[in-house]
Amino acid sequence: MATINSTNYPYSTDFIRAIVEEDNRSGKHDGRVHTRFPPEPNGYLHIGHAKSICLNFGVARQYGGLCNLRFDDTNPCKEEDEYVQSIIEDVRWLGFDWDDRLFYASDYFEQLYQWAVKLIKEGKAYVCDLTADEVRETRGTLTSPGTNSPYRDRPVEENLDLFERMRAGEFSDGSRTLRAKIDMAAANLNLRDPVMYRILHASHHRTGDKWCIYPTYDFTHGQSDSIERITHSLCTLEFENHRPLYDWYIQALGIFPSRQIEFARLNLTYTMMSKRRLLELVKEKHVAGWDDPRMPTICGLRRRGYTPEAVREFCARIGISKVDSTVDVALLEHCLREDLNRRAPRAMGALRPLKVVIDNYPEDQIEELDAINNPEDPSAGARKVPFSRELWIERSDFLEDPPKKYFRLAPGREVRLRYGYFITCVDFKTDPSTGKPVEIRCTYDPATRGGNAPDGRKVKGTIHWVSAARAVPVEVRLYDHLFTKPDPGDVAEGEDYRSNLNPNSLERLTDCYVEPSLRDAAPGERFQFERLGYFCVDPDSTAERLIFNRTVSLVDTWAKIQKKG
RNA sequence: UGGGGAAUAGUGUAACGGCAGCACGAGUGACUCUGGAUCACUUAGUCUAGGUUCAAAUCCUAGUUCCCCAGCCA
Repeated sequence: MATINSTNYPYSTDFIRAIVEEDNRSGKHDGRVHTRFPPEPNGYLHIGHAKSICLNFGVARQYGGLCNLRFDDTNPCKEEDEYVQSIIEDVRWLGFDWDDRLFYASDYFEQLYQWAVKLIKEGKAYVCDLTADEVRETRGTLTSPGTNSPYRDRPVEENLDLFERMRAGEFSDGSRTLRAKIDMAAANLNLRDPVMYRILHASHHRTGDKWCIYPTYDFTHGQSDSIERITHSLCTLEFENHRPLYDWYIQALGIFPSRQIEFARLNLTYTMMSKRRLLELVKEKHVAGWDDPRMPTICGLRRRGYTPEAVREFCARIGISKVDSTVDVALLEHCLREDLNRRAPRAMGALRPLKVVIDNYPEDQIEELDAINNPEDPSAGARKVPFSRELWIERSDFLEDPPKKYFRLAPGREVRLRYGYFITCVDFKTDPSTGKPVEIRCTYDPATRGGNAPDGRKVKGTIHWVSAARAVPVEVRLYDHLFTKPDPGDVAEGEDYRSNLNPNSLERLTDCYVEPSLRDAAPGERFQFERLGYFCVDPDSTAERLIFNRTVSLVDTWAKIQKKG
């Protein structure tokens, strides 16, 4: 049952691929596989959409089929071209392509209108003068049937005339609708004479003011799939109840039947995924924007430093099923580290710098030492890093009174400076007001140049460093989960997800130093800062001042040891 | 109290009447010029109760729990 997915790892086939394979075997569509990704352009794409994108484009690719990009733009009040553009950019960034098959449901408005007329003529649709409130009242409840609209049995000619005049703009918003004549007593509420058209005197992002009546999503989606001859229409679980309605329209119209298959949407721990709430986070300025690196949006992940490969690998690993589930965000981070470990060049930087002076190193000397760019990738080559008498190291790499198992610098201790020398701490100065160390005095062993001792002696610790003489001052932004709880919606009575916002999700460090090889790094470039994590250059950077986002930290075994006490 | 779905280690996902497996997480150890990476080992599961069968996660019956649906949103 193993198949090869887009990233060439074997995974077992999910239930949707099993259906596609069965259809191919039986010759249902002569082996043709055609899917589509159908976003509404009313917001930015997030990691949940990535799951759907990878599924739809992935299935098509895997079985030699096609996948369309189609905007389901049936609600002019919420949709904007800005969203269209961002969605196009994000799907491309994820690595998928739709050739010339970029469609819009609004392309089908005229056809949809003609189909509505056809249903009216066949007595299967009617113009209803009930208000929205009245429709609600007559719909019944979950347990009791609805009642027929008094306009249900309007003569065909009258319906035709009224519908035409709806289109012509003779009536005000909400004054009438076109409804399908199905069954007001149906147990499935979607079948209780659902609205097909509503009057909306609103400009549409593509059709402008051409229309003042708009088809509902339910009267559009299935037919759009049909027009595009989609074989497998993949969507999320909440549309399962709508499938009978789509099938009703398809059958009444006698058009190509796409098969809809529903799967569970993605939930992630410590993450909010609903578009509405993401919009709130942006509007209420809990984050800096849709592309804030803490957002689960595709543009947020991109700015954070995620790679499309990591996102695709994640989507391949979580699988597809119908079970409501919440994936551990640690899996996403694992996929990220796995990818970045392979490809990110290494560099050194001190985020919380502490001065080290090497007493026996010549005052004005600067040496160029050899450093490997990526131990996982020999083709990445090597670089020179300058070494001098004064250095910056990480504040956490020195402890005046080290606990057991602490391998780093401490009074009298010898450690290795990565690719540099062995140094021994001989003294340190503290800030009299805080008692914290501000300067470490060391001696170095000239024989250990490059990091090896000719006498074969070992040191337990290796720490990173930057030459103070050549350091580039930069800003670094550290990120943590946006929410403090695995389930952000887990709140006390009267509170909402906002009370679970993590006040420490962003930490800005403005006095960091990195090695000079990073001076000309471009926005979007990714690096591993040794022993610290993966970082990428933020687009807010200027020629004078680089800003790095921490994409994800390295696995920190020492932190775990400390935590256990 | 209606209809539609779903229940497998902490999490996600396989097994489609024939040895419950994989991944993440967690833990232990090895190795290491990143306390990174890598490697080895360990941990831990079929919602419940009956039934059919040589054999049940899988089939049957009854129950339990969870999710979705009462927009002129998608």
